[in-house]
Amino acid sequence: MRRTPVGRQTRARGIPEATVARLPLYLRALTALSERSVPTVSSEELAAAAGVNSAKLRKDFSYLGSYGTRGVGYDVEYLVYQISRELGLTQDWPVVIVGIGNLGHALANYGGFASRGFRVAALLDADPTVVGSSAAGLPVRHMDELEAIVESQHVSIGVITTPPGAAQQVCDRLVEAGVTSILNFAPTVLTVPDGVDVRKVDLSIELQILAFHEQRKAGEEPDQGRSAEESVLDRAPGPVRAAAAKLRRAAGAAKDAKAEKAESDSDRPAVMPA
Amino acid sequence: MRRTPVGRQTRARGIPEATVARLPLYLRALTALSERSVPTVSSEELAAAAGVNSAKLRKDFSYLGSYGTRGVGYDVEYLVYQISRELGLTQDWPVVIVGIGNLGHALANYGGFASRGFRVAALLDADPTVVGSSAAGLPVRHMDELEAIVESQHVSIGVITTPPGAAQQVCDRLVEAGVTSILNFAPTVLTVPDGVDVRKVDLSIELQILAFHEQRKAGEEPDQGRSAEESVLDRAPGPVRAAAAKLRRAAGAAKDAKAEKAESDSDRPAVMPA
DNA sequence: CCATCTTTGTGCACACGTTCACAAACGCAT
DNA sequence: ATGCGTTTGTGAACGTGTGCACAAAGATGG
Repeated sequence: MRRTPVGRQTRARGIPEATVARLPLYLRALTALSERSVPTVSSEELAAAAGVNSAKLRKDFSYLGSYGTRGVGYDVEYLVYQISRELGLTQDWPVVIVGIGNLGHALANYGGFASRGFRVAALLDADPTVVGSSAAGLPVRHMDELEAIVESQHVSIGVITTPPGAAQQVCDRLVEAGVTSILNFAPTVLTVPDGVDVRKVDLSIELQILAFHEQRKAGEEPDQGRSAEESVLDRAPGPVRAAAAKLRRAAGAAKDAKAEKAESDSDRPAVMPA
Repeated sequence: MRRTPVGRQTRARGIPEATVARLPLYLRALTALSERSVPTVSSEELAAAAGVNSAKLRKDFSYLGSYGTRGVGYDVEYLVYQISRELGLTQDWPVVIVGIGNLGHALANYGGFASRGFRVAALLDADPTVVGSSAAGLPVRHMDELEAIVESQHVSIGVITTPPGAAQQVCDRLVEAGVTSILNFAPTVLTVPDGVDVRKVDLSIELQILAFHEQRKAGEEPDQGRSAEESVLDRAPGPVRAAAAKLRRAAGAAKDAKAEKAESDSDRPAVMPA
């Protein structure tokens, strides 16, 4: 009696990615309820606690099976277990953290890991001045030990918190050693072989998205930004644009764009990213 | 000549959210090219550098306007500027970080902020033992100064790196003081009034998603997990389930689920989240 | 000026995700 | 047992995102 694809969905076991991404949210809300010894919860209540729509929550749960009771709601403890199992949190996941700078330190100390079945198997760094020290009660060990640790402790998840320059190299070593899931905090695009999962967390990207919306909110009135010339050019799909593009290139890229901008936008600070 | 909605899309200026989320990726790849003084780049090359599909990239750019030249590609410097402007990075964004623990420290030192127009206006904490210290060359100031700082420096973006218990309270104060965009690292669902944006970064959620896929990869052979009873019940939509649900509740929630599990799953470690 | 080669910009079809709205299922009281 | 109020589970409509594939636009060489 195998739990093989049932044909309902194309993908095996077919839980949508969007649903998987929300399961941890539900789990957190549920464990909070569990700690308060709440026996059952309705989709409406739980959805509110998790910050989502109740219909979405019910549909999400429907992919896992029918764990609710109509007219009553969901059994909190039972649901906690089902979601934990679905996410694979009923087993122990040893994790290595590579790159023990500020962020690596923070992650090593982060309580949310241990409480959800993730165990920090080792902290690794290449810098000899860091290797002796300890963080969160664990010694920082040298990169040379990576392969041995991954193998002996059966580590399948690696966290990269190195500077961007070292990330790909560290990634390669992790994969080579047998790690098949990587959480990347370095602002780099990692390339990995098939079968290896990479998720990235980029702190500055989130801020940039916020800035976009913030600008949208604030920038409805002032005519800041584009000069008259540009506001015409930007959207003009005609042959006019071709000439402009030619001009831009002909004038010698780098300096041109910035200089051109300094003229038209001199009314507000032009903080260009490095 | 205002840059008002052109009617093409429902939303004003209509840049899809998915596109906005990718713009920082493109920007990073482009700045790297810019530093190497590469004058132009094709959608294919840039897409590879950013780790996306080239058609998607071209469609993304098409929302910003027609900045490419057919047969040639995109002018790197010009595109850097256009994306920066679209994201609002051509202006200065003062940011406050609240909660200077490990993570707050890491963020204060994070280079990716300053290089993209984000300026740390202040570090704040409620703990008197932390308030005196300094991080990344900035003094840690007391929460009491929050309102004054936000107002005097025109801070519109706040970063919350407090323990979960304090997050909502801090959030309320930030919003009250005038902050309209919040980046939340605390594992809590924040409720804010309309007009305020919240984005959350949850370190443990990403790991849980990885664990899910990892389990999927590893768990194709062993019949671990569900007991025979459950593998029938989980998917059974019939009237059988009703009786089972009744049993679960009747037997007294909490202990039951775990005990039931301890029997059937005793073959592998059952690390339940707290 | 024409032919050819390259690369963009986008129409179109499809996949995925979200939301609505309601029938079926359940508990409970009578 | 029957009826009533509640809540789940899901079909169906809709919106958003993705990727193909190709015409149009420009560069380049003769």
